[in-house]
Amino acid sequence: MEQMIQDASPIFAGLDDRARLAILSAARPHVLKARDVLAREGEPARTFHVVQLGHLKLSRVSLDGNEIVLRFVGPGEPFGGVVAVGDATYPLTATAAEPTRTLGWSRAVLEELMSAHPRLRTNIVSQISRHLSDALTRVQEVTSDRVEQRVARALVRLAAHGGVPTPHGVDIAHPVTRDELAGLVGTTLFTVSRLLARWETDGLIASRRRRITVLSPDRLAALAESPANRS
Amino acid sequence: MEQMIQDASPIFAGLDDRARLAILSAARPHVLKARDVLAREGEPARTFHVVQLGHLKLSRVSLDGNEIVLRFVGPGEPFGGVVAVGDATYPLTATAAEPTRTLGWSRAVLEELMSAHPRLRTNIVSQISRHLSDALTRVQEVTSDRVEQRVARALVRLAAHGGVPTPHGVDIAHPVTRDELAGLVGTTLFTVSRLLARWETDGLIASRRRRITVLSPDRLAALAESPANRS
DNA sequence: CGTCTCTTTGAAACGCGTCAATGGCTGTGG
DNA sequence: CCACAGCCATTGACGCGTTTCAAAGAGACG
Repeated sequence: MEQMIQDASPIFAGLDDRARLAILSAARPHVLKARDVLAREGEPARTFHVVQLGHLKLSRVSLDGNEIVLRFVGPGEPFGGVVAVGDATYPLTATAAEPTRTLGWSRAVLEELMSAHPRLRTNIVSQISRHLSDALTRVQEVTSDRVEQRVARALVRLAAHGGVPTPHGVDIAHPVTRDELAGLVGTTLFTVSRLLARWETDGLIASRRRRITVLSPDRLAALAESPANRS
Repeated sequence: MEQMIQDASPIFAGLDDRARLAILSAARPHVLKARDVLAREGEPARTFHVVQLGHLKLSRVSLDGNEIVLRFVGPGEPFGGVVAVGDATYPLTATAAEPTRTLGWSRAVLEELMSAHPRLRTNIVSQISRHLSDALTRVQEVTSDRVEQRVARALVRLAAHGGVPTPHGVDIAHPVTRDELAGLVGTTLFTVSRLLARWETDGLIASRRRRITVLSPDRLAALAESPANRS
């Protein structure tokens, strides 16, 4: 049953069951507690991972301690595609946002698997390319949108990407602090706190400590496109 | 002689002369006037290019007309690596910053060449991966550095990457407007103009219309690391 | 039950965008 | 060859969104 999760991974697109099985059986599982670091930016990239359970937070930390969050990686999603490229080091740091399990392939094993299943290489490279495009979009948004729009958009995306539907709205699947949300859009935790407070009184979202539920994705999406007419 | 330029291209790393010749002879030249558009963001990616002469400006334009510049591509450098990945569309727009010549390979031809010379594929993918890493750095810088630092860093990079040494300093190799510089670091042409004016009186740079010479890369680099102590 | 992490809220300062108006190159056409 | 028309650059004043700093409250975990 649990295997279903990995079968849905973009990494396995276009591969038949036999290939998937061969690839999966070559993996070594990794178990992480919340806040465990799976890989550190700049470190030699040795292992390619696919998340089985839980979430990884991908981030970069600058010298002055400022952390920017790039994205969260959930079940079925890969991390460490650079291993396939032959590049030497991870471009960012991966931390478990909650208790997390991954499947890992060493560089040598992965190389062998990619030779046997060329489509696997294609899929991984394709992911890298998509993330490049995403990063470009991020640069564009950070430089041309206001903080309010960016926070709204971040929430919409977090809800859409791995959100858990509930009777009232969509729960964001993993714990997120105000601070992380700030790092995700390039602002401070104070500004995020103020925005969320306002949106909560307006009924757009509900939030508990480290948990956020999006009640009205539509109205949030509207905010993401044009700043609020301050009421 | 001119072939030397392409021989130095990262695309040809690890390929012998025979392979290079085979690849080069399959190319079709493209000639662009200043401001000609080679490829548009979102357009189906059909052709992979290597610049022979001149410079391409890679940018994205948002709906409201705001342009962000990602980088400039000079002689020997590739554009359109996504063609190798099989992705459908260009992630950004390429415009000739000045009269420019490129060599182009169609998707089909490139696919064939990459099969014959696997190292070619590796090289292209490796470039994509490097650009991803660069883009992540950009995201980080835009969200945590001040405008002054970013402009200074942009100048240092433009000078280092394809700058032309002169008796007094380093000329930036291609025409850059204040507006483009603004798009490169995510600010307005006004702020850029003010900063350049100040740096010019301080003797850090010299500038003519659309041309900038970096006189003191060191002092600029210092500004990039910590904001100026306003004098 | 205490400690640590996460969150809230206020007040003040400031960087930078925005708007407006002017001035200087450049190359194109009469 | 000169003059006009664009394009590019400069400079000032103003306002606003955000950051910064400070202080205190609330939830979670051992």
